[in-house]
Amino acid sequence: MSRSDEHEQEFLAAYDPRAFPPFAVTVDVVLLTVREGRLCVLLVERDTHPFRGGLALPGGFVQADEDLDTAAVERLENETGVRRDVAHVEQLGAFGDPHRDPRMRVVSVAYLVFAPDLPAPRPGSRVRSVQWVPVEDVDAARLAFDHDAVLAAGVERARAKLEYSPVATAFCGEEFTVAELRHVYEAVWGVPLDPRNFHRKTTGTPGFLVPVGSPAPVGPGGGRPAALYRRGSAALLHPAMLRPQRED
Amino acid sequence: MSRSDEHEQEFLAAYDPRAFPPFAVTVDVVLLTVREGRLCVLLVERDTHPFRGGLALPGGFVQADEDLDTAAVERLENETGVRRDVAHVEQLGAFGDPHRDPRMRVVSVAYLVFAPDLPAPRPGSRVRSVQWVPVEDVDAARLAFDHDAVLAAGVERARAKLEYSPVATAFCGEEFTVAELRHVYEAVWGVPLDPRNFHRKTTGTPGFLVPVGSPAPVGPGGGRPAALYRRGSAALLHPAMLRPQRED
DNA sequence: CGAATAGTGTCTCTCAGACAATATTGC
DNA sequence: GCAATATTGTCTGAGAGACACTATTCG
Repeated sequence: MSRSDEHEQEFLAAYDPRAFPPFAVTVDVVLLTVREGRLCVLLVERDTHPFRGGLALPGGFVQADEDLDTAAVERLENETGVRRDVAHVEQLGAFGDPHRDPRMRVVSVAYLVFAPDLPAPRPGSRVRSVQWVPVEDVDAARLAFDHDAVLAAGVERARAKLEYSPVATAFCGEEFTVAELRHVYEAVWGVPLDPRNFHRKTTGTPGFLVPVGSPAPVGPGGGRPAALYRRGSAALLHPAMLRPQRED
Repeated sequence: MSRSDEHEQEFLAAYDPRAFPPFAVTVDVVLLTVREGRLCVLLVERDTHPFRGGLALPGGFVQADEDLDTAAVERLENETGVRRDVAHVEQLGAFGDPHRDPRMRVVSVAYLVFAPDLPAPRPGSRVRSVQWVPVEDVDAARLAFDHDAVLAAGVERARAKLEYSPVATAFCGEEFTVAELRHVYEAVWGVPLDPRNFHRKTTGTPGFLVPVGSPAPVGPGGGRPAALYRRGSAALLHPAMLRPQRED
C-alpha cells in the first residue's frame, strides 16, 4: 500500500481492519533519585525472555481502557512503592523502533520520575532483583530493548529541567536544607557548585523556596544548623539556575 | 486482571494474546510556519467520519514496519510537500487518552515541525481543504480528536525552544536577514522586540549566525540593504535569547 | 534632502562567579 | 578555642534593555 494513500486508509479504517496495523503499547519509567551524592536510576533484572538476565526499566503493557499517564503512575506505585504525591512525573516521549522488541511491534511511552531517596523495593514476581544503579555505572550494552536510549534521554531531560524549573525539589523530602538541594544539583549535573553563590541564588529566586522557620538538626560533623525550606509556588525559575559552561 | 500482575503479563505475553491489548498508533504533525507576521499551523478539513467537517492536524496510521520518525517525515513530505531537509522535525510526545478517537483505542505520537513559508498544498483525497491558520485564530472547539491539546503543546514547545536553540532559523529560508529572523521571534512569542538589541544579541551569540557576504535586496520601502546570514553550527545558544518577562 | 531600514555605541541595572568575612553549632 | 557547616557581603565582569546615533539605500 502506498504511503500517499494513508488518508484514505484512515477513512476506510472503520471498515477495513488491514488499515489498522496492530501495536502493543507499553509504558517504561525512568525513575531517578539521588543516593549518597550520586544520580541513580531504578532498574529491574529480567528473569524471562526476552533479555533474560538483562537489566531493564520498570514498565509494562497499557491496558485497553487505561490512560497513558495513569498507566505510568500505576506502574510507579505498584512496582516501586513511590507514591505519586511525593514524586514529579512527566512524559519523556515515545520510542517505537519497529524492532525494539523482538516479540512484536511495540511502542513504548517513556515517563520520567523524580523521587526522594527511598529504600529499594522488593522484586515483583518473575523479576530477579530491583536495584538502584548510579547512572554513571550503568552498562548501556546490558540494558534490555532500547532502554539505553530511553535512559539517556531521561538523564538529559533531567539535567536541562533543573535549570529552568524547580523540580530539583522533588528529589528532596517535604522539607529540606539548601545544602540538600545543592547536592541534588551537583549529583544530576555532575559538577561541584559554590555553596555560597548557590545559597544566594536559590533563596533569592522568587517562588523557588519558602522558609519553614524551624532549623534542621545538626549533621554528624557539627556545624551551624541549616534552615529548612519547602518548595515554593513558582512553576518556572526567574532567573534560571544556569549550568556551568563546559570549556572545550 | 489486577494491575500488580503486569510483569507477569509481560512474561506470559508471548503465549497469551490477551496480555497485549490491541492499539492503533498514528502520527500527527503540528506544522508551524510564519506567514505575514503571524504564527500559522497547517490544518486539514475532514470530509469523513469521525469529526466530518472539523479541522484536524495532518497525520495518519503508522504502518507495521515503519519507524515513528519515518512515519512523521513521510506524512510531512507526502501530505504537505515540505521536504525534510528544509524543516526542523522533533517529536512532541504521545497522546493516548482512551477515548480520544471514538472508533477504537488509538495512541497518537505527535511531531512538531518548523518550516519556512510555503504555498498551501492542495488537498489530498477525501479531505475538503488544506489551509494555513494563524494559531491565534484557531477555534480549539472545532478541532478534531484532542488536537487542541496537541496544538497547544506544540506552540508552547516552540515558544520555549526559540529561547535556547537556534531552531528559529528553520522558519526562514536558507539565507535570511536579521530582520526576518526577528519577525520569526516576534510572531512566535507574540511580542515586539527591539531591532537594535536583537541584532546585537543574535550576531554576537557564537555559532548562531554565519554571515554570507552578499547583501539582501532592498525592500519595497527602501532603506539600507540588510546583510544575509545562514544558520551557524551551534546546537544550543549561549547566551540564550530570553523572552521578555510578563508583568502580571 | 527626507524617509526608511540597517547597524553601532553607550549607559544602567541585574546577575553570575570568585572569594572574604561572619554566624552558629559540636567537641 | 578549633573544626565544620551555614549564611551574608563585596567585588568584577558579562549581558539585557533603553535609546542616541551613524550608515546606506530609494525617491
